[in-house]
Amino acid sequence: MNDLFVHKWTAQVKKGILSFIVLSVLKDNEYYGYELIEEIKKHTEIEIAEGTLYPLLNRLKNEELLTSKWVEQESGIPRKYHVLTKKGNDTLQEMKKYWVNMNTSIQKLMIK
Amino acid sequence: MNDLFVHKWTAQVKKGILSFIVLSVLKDNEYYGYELIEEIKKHTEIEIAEGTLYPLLNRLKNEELLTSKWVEQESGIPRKYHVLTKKGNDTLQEMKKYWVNMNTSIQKLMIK
DNA sequence: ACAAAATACATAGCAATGCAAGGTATTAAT
DNA sequence: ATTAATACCTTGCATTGCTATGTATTTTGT
Repeated sequence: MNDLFVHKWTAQVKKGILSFIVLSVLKDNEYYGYELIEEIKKHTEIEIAEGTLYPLLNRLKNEELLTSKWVEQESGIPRKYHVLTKKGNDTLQEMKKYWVNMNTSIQKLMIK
Repeated sequence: MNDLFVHKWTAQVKKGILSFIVLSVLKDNEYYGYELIEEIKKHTEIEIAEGTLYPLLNRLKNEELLTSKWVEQESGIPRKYHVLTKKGNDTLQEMKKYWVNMNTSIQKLMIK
């Protein structure tokens, strides 16, 4: 069994998938960073590190796929909430098409 | 529509998926490089460049997931045939499990 | 006859991004 | 008082597809 190879491979898979997952989890929702980590873990069993998520959220924001706002708390650190833009939703639809097509191909490959 | 973003994104998706696809296409088969490009295109509609495939085949060989042999032709350039090793097959099973689990999660995300 | 395309394999530099590690700050738990 | 949890942030490293370029031989087009 090739643990190291598969571990590196899953990291590469995440490089492709994480932005797609983040946009999908945010669709019709508004989450702050730490909460998003919890949601992603709940929905996909992927454990995404903060050092991965925050730069990704910033990149998606720079691409105008989502917007962010700070919300003060009664006590404690302010939270940065994220929500998809129209552009984000549209881009997500494109990604879904690509994903479904790709996955159909791979399903066929696995069956044969 | 976010053409450039989606284009870059699909390149990142490929970084995760290509080794999986190559191993899947090679399962129970033996192909040479150029032929593999054709098979992958046929099965997935992905157009993989030679400059991508040959280094990938070499990496997979270095990981002992496949073996290669040169076969002289009646005429023309010798062909380098590739076939999965036992280790390659076992690793492919691990990758399939991961993929199925990941895809199930994403399907649920897309439905909601 | 010659040029272009196809076939077949190869290499290098660049761009993109998850990961690990480290950082700040505040509150809660021990 | 210390540690852990919560919440956000930054950086350098490792990995790999892509593009461009290269070699070689045969086939196809002009």
